[in-house]
Amino acid sequence: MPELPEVETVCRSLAPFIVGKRVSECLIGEKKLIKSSTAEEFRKKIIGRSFNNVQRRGKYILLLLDDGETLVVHLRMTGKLLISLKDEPVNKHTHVRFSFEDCEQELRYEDIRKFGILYLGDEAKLAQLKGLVNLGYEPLSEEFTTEVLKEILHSSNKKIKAVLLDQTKIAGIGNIYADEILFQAKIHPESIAKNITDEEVIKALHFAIQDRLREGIKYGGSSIKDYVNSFGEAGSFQKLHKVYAKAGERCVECGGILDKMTSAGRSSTYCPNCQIKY
DNA sequence: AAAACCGCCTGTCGGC
DNA sequence: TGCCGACAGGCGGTTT
Repeated sequence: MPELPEVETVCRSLAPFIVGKRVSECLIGEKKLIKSSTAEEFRKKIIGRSFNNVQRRGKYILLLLDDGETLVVHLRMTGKLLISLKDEPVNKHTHVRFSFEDCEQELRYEDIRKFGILYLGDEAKLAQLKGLVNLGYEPLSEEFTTEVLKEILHSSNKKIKAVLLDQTKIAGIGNIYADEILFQAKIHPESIAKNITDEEVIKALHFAIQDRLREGIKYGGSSIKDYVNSFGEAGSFQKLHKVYAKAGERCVECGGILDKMTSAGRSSTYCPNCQIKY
């Protein structure tokens, strides 16, 4: 499900609730989701800790604790972090529950497909979480300049779609935003990254990356099937999608028919007329 | 080096 | 209505 804008929206909705709360109990129904230790060790470690801060890195949610350790959550495809009343009935996809001192609400981790992960540890422990430590540039940070993007493109023989999805180069872009970004930048998904050398095209791609991600955040993310923020509210950016899941429909720019192909192992929808192959 | 493929899971949708 | 395969916001591992 969630890409950078959705994860950012979850973090923003979660932070005002969770910061300052102290964990009084942690019930783990699906032990395999805990990747840093056994479920019982995880439970013992988290009870008594309180949350100091909420951060996002790529698609990872970082919940900073008062002892210097961090609870890392990755939602993968169908994970959700939900603030629920304690007496709200759980469902069969509720796998982890955190309750807090003096609080009638609890935090639940739900996940239909159970691909998500929860990981608890200090700095040294987090260094073992390869997906997290190997993340590339934050696309909305100051460090991610047009020059940086130019260098990323120049040094890659891969297709541009694969490069955008490569979390070790740029962190947080997934299949929806990759398609929307490439449409906005008028670049064909199978273009070879290093062939994109025109300064104006690189500039357009850099703008499209930041613009689509920022708009995604502005509209609370894209809710295709499962995605909701921690209050259970859907986003609305899916209404503004121009290509994702729209194969066979008309291009909003040229009126041609949008095409679909498998590229870099993922489905890609694009306009064969507007998007140029480099 | 890159890409294809598979596995991890469950649910949904379209075709027959 | 039911069965069956294809496919889905991710990602890590293996094979080609």
